[in-house]
Parts: sequence; structure tokens; C-alpha cells
Amino acid sequence: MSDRKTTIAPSLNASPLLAVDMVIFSVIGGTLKVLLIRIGSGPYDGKWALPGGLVRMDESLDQAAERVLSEKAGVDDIYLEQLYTFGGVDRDIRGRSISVAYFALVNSDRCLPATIEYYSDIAWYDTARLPKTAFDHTKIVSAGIERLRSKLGYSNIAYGLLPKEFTLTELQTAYEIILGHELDKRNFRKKIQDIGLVKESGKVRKSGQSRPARLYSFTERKPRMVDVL
Amino acid sequence: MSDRKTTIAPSLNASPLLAVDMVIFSVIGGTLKVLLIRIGSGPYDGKWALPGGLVRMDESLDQAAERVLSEKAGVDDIYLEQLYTFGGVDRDIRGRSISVAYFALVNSDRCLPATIEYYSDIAWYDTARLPKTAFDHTKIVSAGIERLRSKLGYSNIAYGLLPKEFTLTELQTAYEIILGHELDKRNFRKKIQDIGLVKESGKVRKSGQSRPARLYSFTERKPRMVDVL
DNA sequence: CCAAAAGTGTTTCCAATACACCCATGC
DNA sequence: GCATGGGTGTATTGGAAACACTTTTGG
Repeated sequence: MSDRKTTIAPSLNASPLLAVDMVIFSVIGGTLKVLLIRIGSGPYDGKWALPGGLVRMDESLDQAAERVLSEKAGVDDIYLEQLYTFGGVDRDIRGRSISVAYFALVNSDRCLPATIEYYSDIAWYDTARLPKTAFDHTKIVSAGIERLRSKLGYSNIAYGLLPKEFTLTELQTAYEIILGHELDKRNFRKKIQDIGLVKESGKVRKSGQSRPARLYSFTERKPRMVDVL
Repeated sequence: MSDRKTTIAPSLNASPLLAVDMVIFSVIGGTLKVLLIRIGSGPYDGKWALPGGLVRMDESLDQAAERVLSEKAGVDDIYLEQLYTFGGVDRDIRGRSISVAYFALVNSDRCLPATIEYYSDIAWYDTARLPKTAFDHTKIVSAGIERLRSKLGYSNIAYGLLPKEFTLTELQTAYEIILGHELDKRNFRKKIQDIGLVKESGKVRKSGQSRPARLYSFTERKPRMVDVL
């Protein structure tokens, strides 16, 4: 979907166009952000949309998602999972199309500043203040937020949002921002450590005029089901 | 997918074929069963597959799912939700195709005996002993079972599997069959009633030489999130 | 009175919650 | 010595789990 250039010319035994759209989240500056691109032509000119693209005949859906992620957002090797498939008849006024939405998480570290500067029309938007989007992309983002919130509670996917090393306060803050409410510091740290989600790196980080914080890393950087909250 | 007759003739700006496939579950005779149809021609002749069909240009995915459910399985107005979209390159040797899998539940009551007799090549299969299936349908069924198991625990979708009125033992048995392990009778009944999942109908059912069982019905027959287990 | 399935309460235990103070550092 | 954020332990509570006997009916 989004800013593809292809025109739609249905053949006789027509099949809807098939696209992947990426909902890429990151926690930046104290809010949950999603990456949007501005469409540069056509009936949706000027509207914002999720990075997306048509699925090619020789690539799987997952491969298409990875390619689009790389081409449009400039990131590789990040957390990625299929979210939901949107197939309403009127979602694109240019013609029938289906969008397989994917859900991705990016480290607050490398939050693609390079890419952001290269395209003038790509930006991180606070999920609480989205601009007018093309298609049904606002709905897709909502589905992504819902998935993110619920998966935080029973999986270790938070590793996708944090850099290799981080403080427990940073981890807790990420949880709070996404869930939208505060958590008890002592209970949070106890639980996180009890279930072995993270391990100490041995290092510390000094930050201004306060006690240095211990740095941790995730014990496992592969998707895993765990009772976190 | 499955037994569609269409031949595949890719046009220039080709898009993969788009189908919906239905994973229809029912609890029958003490096991969890899934509805399969035998393919009658082509390279998959004789193999079993999920009921499915191509998505038309003028219907949404959900509408396509309902239509296929009605046409191929002869059921309407049953529990239905999107499951996952399968888009591997080699899933159909006849050509590129994408399948949006849907998940449906049928009352053990009206488990479509009419339909079953009309087509000689449609049957309920025990999910523990599936035949060789065409495409990646075995994988799709597995995804369905996983979804069913997890949703039983935090939603009221069990209403989709039971008739209007049922005994608590029947409800518990359905849970046990799907989960694959036994549950404690007292705890189960306590929980089910505490959370208000069911209400008494006032009637009882006599069954042989034992005490009659009270009949219950679901308080709500719409999908709802509840902590059941 | 026997067989067969329905129905019912209490105790135990663990995990979630609530809660307040000391620690290390920079200025 | 004070301001800043880091770090820790305990008591309470509520829900999950374990567990065995009585009731109603038909034959």
C-alpha cells in the first residue's frame, strides 16, 4: 500500500493487489512512536502512510516485509511478526487491494536518523497524535498498539525496543510508556529478575549527579513466551 | 485454495492469487475435529484440504470467508475470526497464491450432517490423526489449534462449540478435549460460575440411571474477553 | 440397595500487591 | 551536605490448586 507507484489495471481473472505494510514502533523521547512516510503523488498526495510495498511474485510475505523494511525504512534484522490482514473493499479508492500488516520494533538506539534525514518525508509520529493517514492505516496502527501492549505482558519482545545494554529504569520506563500507566519499581525489578529476563553486564553507567546505574542485557534475544507482568 | 477450479494465468503486472481457507473446528465424539474436503482434480487430486475459495473483487476478506463457509460447508452465523495469512512462495505448485486463513467454530449440535452426506468427499477429521493434506494445510490447522487453545483461556468463545443449552460437565469435557488434559471439576464449576460465563436455564436433562443434570446457557453469545482459566 | 453421574466447601499455597527507606555519586 | 536517581525487603492479600464426600435418579 502506501506510496507505491504502480497503477492498477485489473486483468480478466483479476486478483486484488497484495501489499505489505509495516507498523514500526520505537520508544523515543518518552513516547511511543510509529514510522510514517508522506505520499508524494496520486489521490493520496500529501497524506501520511505506513511504509509499504507490493508483494513480488517470487518472494514470500515475510520476505516482502523484510525487503520493504530495508528499502523504505533502512533497517534490517529487527523484531518482526505478522500482525493482521486488512481486506476491506473500499480501503483504497484507486482499486481493490489487500494489505498484510507487519509489526516491527526498533531500538531507541539506532532509530534510523540516517533514513530520516535522507527522505524529507519520513518521520516518527507520536502514536497518541497521529496525522491524517491514507487508507485504513490509522486502524492498522491501532491494531499494532494493541498487539504490542498485550505481547509485552507475556513475551520478551521488549528486547526489540532496547539497545544491547540498558538500565532497569530504562526498561521499566519503556513498559510504562507503552502500557500507559506506571509500574511499581520494586515489584517490576523483582519480577524481571526472578523470571530471568535480563542478566547483569557487570558494567555501570554514570549519569550526572546521581548514583551510577547497573547495565543489563536480555538473556535471550529471540522471541520467547514468558509471564512478564 | 483447496479445490478451486480456476486455472492460473498470470498477467503482466501479476499479483498472487488470493484465497481464504477455513479451519472449522467442532468437538464430536470426544475428540477435536476439523472439516476437510477432498480435492477432485489437478495435481492435488485425492488429497484433503481445508474448505476454501478465491476472494472476489467485490467482497471483503471477511465476506469471502462467510461466503465460503456457507457454500462449501453449509453453515452460517457461526463464530468466525481471521487466523493468519500464509504466503510462502512454494505453497501451491500450480502457481503463486496467498491464503488468508480463518478460524471457525461449530456447535456439536448441528455439525452439518446434511452437507456431509451431500458431498461424499467432505469429512470431519480428528485433529490428532489428520490425513495427508494438500498445500500447507496441516500447518494451518496447527495454527488454528494453537489459537483455539489459547483463546479458550481468556475468552468466552466456547459458546461457539456448544449448543444453546448444555450441562456443566459437557462444557468441562469440551475444554478438556481441546486442552488435552483434565480439569478439576469443583474448581472449574466454581470459576465458570464466579465469572458469570453461564446462567442456569432452570431445566434439567435426565440421562439414564443417574441424577439429572442442570442445563445452562452462555450469558452472552458474542465474543468477549474473560479470564476463564 | 446398587450403579452412575451430579453437585458441593474448605484448606493450602504461591504470586501479585502495596508500601518506605538507604545508597552512591556530582556538584 | 544536598540533590538526584539507583537500589532493596517485608507484610498482606486474593486467587489458584488440591482434595472427598453427599445427592439424585433408574434399574
